[in-house]
Amino acid sequence: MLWVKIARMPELPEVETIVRRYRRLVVNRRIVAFRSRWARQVTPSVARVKRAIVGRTVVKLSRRAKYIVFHLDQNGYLLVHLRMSGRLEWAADHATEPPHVRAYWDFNDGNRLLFCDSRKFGRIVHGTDLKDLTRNLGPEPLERRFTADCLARILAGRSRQIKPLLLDQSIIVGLGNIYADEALHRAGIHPVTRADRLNPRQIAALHESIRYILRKGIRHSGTTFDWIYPSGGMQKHLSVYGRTDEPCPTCNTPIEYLRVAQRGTHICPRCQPVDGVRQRRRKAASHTRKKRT
DNA sequence: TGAATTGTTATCGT
DNA sequence: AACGATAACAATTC
Repeated sequence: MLWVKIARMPELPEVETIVRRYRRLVVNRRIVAFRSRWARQVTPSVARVKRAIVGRTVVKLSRRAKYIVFHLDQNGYLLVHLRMSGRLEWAADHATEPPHVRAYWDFNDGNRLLFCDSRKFGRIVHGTDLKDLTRNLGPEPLERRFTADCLARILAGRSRQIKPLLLDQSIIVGLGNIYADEALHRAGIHPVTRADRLNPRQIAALHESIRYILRKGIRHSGTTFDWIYPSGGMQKHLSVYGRTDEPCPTCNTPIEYLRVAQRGTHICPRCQPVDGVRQRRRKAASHTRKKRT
């Protein structure tokens, strides 16, 4: 089902939702045990992470890009990246376990935080220097200081297609395939447009769209990522993602599916023309098109 | 069976 | 050198 498909790709709004949900559960709790059943996902090593975090208290839970960041009272930070299929679960009862548990943390209040990940793409990383751990990450699009001018500077002199640029976490963080498609649709920009060919009006629209769509995602608790606990509602508000052949909410033109830089991509061909110029006189254009075919 | 998914890394070309 | 494009890769599901 589409619903389940959508459920598997936490981007910024989903990670933010998770952080907000788990903050009150783990902050001020002491980690009394850590166990990994998939050593390859733990950096620098299971033994070293165990040594660094067991006995430590979580003093803060935050988000950086798509990472969940555990701030420890000593020994730095623990970062969890869910990648595609990762999930966190919270259990007081350790007898019944959800599927695909790859790692877990036991806290001093008797509760257990479980990291479930059917595809084993997720990562658990410990380090003492948060700056260093996140050195390859670009700016946070929802921070106040991320202005349209910042976006303009990022795009200036870049000849890459705008969509893969938006997905590049070293350029700007938080966007994945869903929200990149949605932001570009809202901004009326075709995903293959060269970044340095966007005019100031388009850059302003893209800046507004990125922030609008990410905030909307957070407001709806993300696009549903957990079909057992269906909290997220953003999937009901998507304009193009996963809606191939369905009518564009803006102009009713069928949504098209194409491949951009190896990624499945959804666009409205009328709202997002390749040349960047929106067509006017919608009815007339529609009439002409029908006549031609 | 192959396509799809994310983000990092390597590699090659300009 | 810096940038960009591309592919491989991790693993699994349908």
